[in-house]
Amino acid sequence: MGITQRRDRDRQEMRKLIVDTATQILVEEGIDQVSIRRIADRIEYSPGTIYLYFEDKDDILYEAHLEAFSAFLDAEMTVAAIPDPLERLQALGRVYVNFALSNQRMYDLMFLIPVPRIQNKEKYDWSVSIRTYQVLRTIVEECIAQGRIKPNHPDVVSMQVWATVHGLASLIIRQRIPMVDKELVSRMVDPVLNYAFDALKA
Amino acid sequence: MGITQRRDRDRQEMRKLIVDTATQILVEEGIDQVSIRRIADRIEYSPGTIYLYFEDKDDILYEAHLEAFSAFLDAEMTVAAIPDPLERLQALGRVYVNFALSNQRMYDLMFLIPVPRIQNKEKYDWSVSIRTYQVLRTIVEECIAQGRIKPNHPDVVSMQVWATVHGLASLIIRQRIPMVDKELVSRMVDPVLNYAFDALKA
DNA sequence: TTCACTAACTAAACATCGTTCAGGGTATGG
DNA sequence: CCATACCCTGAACGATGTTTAGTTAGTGAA
Repeated sequence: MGITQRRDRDRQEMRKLIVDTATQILVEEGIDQVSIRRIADRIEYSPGTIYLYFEDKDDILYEAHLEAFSAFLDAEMTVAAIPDPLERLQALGRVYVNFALSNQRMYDLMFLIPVPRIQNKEKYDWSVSIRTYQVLRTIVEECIAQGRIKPNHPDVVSMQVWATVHGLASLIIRQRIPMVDKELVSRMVDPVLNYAFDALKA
Repeated sequence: MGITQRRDRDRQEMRKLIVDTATQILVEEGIDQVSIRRIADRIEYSPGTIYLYFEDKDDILYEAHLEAFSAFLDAEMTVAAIPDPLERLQALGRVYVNFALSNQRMYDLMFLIPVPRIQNKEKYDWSVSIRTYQVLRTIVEECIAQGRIKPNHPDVVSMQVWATVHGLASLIIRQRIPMVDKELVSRMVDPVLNYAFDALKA
């Protein structure tokens, strides 16, 4: 009976190999360079083989996007040790933008393209995105409870903070900020975040 | 000599027909349904013909994205009549999010996908994007001059406002807001904008 | 009118993509 | 030793963007 278990293990390893290879190509060359055939080439299997392990390409990207969220969750956790909630909130904002700008291709997969399998309400697992949002929301709640920021429904405040950091990161990644050169744009990040968080203070 | 002029006119009309058809397919069925062959089908020409009028597909999308910016500029202008600069700023924010959510496929082309031809620094014309940004920046300057909002470099404030509205719109369009159903999400828009603008007040 | 020239257009082809499928191995278990 | 799973491949299908050889039609001069 060890055999079916080994088969299961082999199967999981193969799935991981495929997802990791897809992620590798994604990070190195961008999302539109990720193709079934290129993944197959790298792992030295035929394209058809991949379909023995995944329904379709979307399925692979979905798995990759879950891993990306997991890595992002780790990044979020680095602020947990900061005692002051307002400082923690600001740190989270910086960590967010920093993650997005340091892992632009990953952030692309997570937030900029239509997320894989999102149409499939049955199959899409919201738990990771909920967990990342909860990190933010919990800090916001603490800030409100301690009267450190202007009070409002915690979801409203959380959305406002999230919109700001996501908006900033995505405008930069998509190069939608006019005139100023890249150097100048990245020098704007800190002042904008400072201004945004200052405004929230009670 | 009227002939070369007629040829020029015909050429421009054909270009417009192609761009309009592309835009039509984009709005009706989304950006990944826009293909050279489908445009050719609709206007009843062969695919090859399109290449007599445009370098490549990117060129067509680039032209369509310029038109989208022009429409967006018109929407922005509707707030010009509001006398109070702070009210005007808030109205602009609402117009922005409203435009994005009412024209999601257009907004996709303008801000969510990698903008066509953006790599080609030579060929990319920044003037429309600069103009749209200037509308925001001018209002922000006036607000600062009148001491209506917390003072800072006008570009910093403008970026913060822009990031908020763009972030909010793009998170909604990309369905990245967890748990809450669509109905609930759209009910969050106004409170979030109100909270964000309240925070800016001096 | 006739001839050459130019511009507009098409059909077919190429490479690439996601995906499917018939067939060939290979290990497993009786 | 054989049958039954399973793993894998190569070729194929339809779709994509793009290029090109070749046809058609309008223009301007002889």
